[in-house]
Amino acid sequence: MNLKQLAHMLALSQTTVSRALNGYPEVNEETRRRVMDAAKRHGYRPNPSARRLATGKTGMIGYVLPTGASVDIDPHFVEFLSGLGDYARSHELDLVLSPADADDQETTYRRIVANRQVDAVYISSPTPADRRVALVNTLGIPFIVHGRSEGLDFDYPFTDIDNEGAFHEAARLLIQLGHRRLALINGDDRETFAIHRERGVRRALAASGLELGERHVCSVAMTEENGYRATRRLLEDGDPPTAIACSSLIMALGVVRAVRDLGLSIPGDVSLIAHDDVFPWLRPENFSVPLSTTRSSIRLAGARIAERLAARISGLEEGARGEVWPVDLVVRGSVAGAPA
Amino acid sequence: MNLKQLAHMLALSQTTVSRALNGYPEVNEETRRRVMDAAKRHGYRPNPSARRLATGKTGMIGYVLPTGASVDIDPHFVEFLSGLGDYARSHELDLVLSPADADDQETTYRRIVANRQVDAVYISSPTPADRRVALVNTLGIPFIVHGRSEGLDFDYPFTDIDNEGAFHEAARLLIQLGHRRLALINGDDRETFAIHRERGVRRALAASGLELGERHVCSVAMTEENGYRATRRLLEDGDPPTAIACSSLIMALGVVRAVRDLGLSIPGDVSLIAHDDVFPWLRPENFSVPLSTTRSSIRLAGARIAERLAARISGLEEGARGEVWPVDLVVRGSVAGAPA
DNA sequence: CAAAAAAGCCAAAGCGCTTTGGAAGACTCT
DNA sequence: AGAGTCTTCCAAAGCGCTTTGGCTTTTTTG
Repeated sequence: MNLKQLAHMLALSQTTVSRALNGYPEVNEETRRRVMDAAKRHGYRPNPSARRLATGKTGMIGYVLPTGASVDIDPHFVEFLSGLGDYARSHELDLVLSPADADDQETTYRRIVANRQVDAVYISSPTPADRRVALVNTLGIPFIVHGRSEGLDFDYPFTDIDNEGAFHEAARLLIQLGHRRLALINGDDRETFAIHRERGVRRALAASGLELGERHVCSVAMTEENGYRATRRLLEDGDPPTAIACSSLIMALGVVRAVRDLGLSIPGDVSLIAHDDVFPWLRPENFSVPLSTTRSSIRLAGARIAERLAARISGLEEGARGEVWPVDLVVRGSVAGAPA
Repeated sequence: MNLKQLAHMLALSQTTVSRALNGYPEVNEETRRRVMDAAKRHGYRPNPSARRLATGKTGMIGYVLPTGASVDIDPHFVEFLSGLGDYARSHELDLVLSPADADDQETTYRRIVANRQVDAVYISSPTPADRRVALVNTLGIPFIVHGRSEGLDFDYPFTDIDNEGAFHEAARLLIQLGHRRLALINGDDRETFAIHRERGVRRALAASGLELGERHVCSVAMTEENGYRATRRLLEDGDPPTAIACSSLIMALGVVRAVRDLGLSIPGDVSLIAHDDVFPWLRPENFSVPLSTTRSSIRLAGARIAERLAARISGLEEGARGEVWPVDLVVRGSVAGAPA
């Protein structure tokens, strides 16, 4: 059932039927009702390919997925996706993932924009002066950045959490508890979020005349194993920290294992605070010692970004507003006063 | 730069240019070369929307993503995606995720097929007599099932791993080590994979005249917390098992925590084997006691399914061949002889 | 060497929608 | 009543590609 048939059946022109269906004003309300009714009754759905060709609108949002044998997609991604999908569903938006060589995403961005394959894109895990953001900005497709870049010479719309504030608070708490030697087990410090977190910790330390020792900060891919290794290195060192801030729950698993392997305890020998993106399958309160966390649902962020993308597509949102969400600090059993 | 312009520039008809580009035989080889060359030089890329409208081919594969506030997308999904993306990239295939109400996926399947939004779809986590498989089969769109359904009255193409064989082997090993009371902490037993795993364990037990006690099998969502709870329940029971088979590494984290909380040890008091889908961020050899696993890379499965989908789209693969991959049993420190 | 076959190309008709530029009729004013 | 203004609808022109059917020109064949 296509427009032509429907129009013929109603003894109307395609123009009128199309307009009635798309809510244009120049059509009699009763006619519109008739059309709507017939469309529903016959299950008419406009062919998206045709509509795309005519309008350029696709009803899809895009994401360039970096791939490659040595590239691991972050497990955070799936939670983010849950949120995004949740919103997208209610608006009949689909998401298209365009796999790209991790070292050459530019080609793919250019392709999806040139081909008008999607109405908008989002960018995640931005780095300082992120080239993708610059590219997408000049290409002129609506977009939202999940996270922030820094050092770009233009503004852009983003939704981020207050990573600096979160880790500042976490560090401040530890300092108040008497800790003097903090360590930070961070994610890849080429990404802005990690830079912000380190900044937060440093700022809290500086406020008390303390520093983050050079060997007390490390930046690695967020796996259990890396958490373990980093912790061993920190604690077997000459000047071990009494408190650790950690950028992910998954790494925290490794931290806990390392502490135990060394015959130490949490929080007796070392306090621990980790960032929690709120995975349904791994919860900080269920660690052997319930974990204190800085908490922010990445799923909610996904939904919010879908919402903003939809708004930009339909022209409801414009400009370059960045929004920064506060992060909860949730204190549980894994922090205590510094050992004597 | 569109076809018309390119044709005009070459003083050829659109027909000829189109045919030259798409490899049709009725065009002189030298002409073809000229066209190809000019196309490349001017960066001509056919507009996909137009091509879609004319041919019905989209260059995309589809996946219906169940969403909803209470629906968690499996973290396995992201690993699968890595593999899929890896292959798709090299073939300029995009993946479109269509979010759907988890309780009504049928509407979405019908929509993407009726609208010809994708060239093929894949289905994951099938259940026995899976309605999605039946639906997609009658709708007549090319598809591959990741996993298997059972009890359908037609054949269909799938790629699955030998879940029954894997858990049969695992259980057999435990039995050989003298264990008599095995327990199975399984995934949701509405899904075929879980059913197959249970079947494998039961078959191994039966071969030695043993049984899987009713209270020694549980089927839950694969979270850390559920692994913990199940283990506590099992071990605090009157008739505790001496060995546990577990359907996921994430649950195994909970198992390990529970065993420790009870003051017991692995493998001294209880042996443990878990299934490992090969996540880069959580590896069985890095558990406090290195974990024995049944191992199968879900990422490889993703790549394989992309490959088969591509083959079906281009007509290279037909029929309903199902393939079943063997699973490795990797023995590490978490298994030992049954306690006296 | 003429007839038949093959090769190489083209014009034009879709694919199914949106949108431009009117046109016909109904209403409002003076 | 005639001029102007809405309201409501339509015919037709795209959007950029593929593909059908046919027309030349060249090659093959008996």
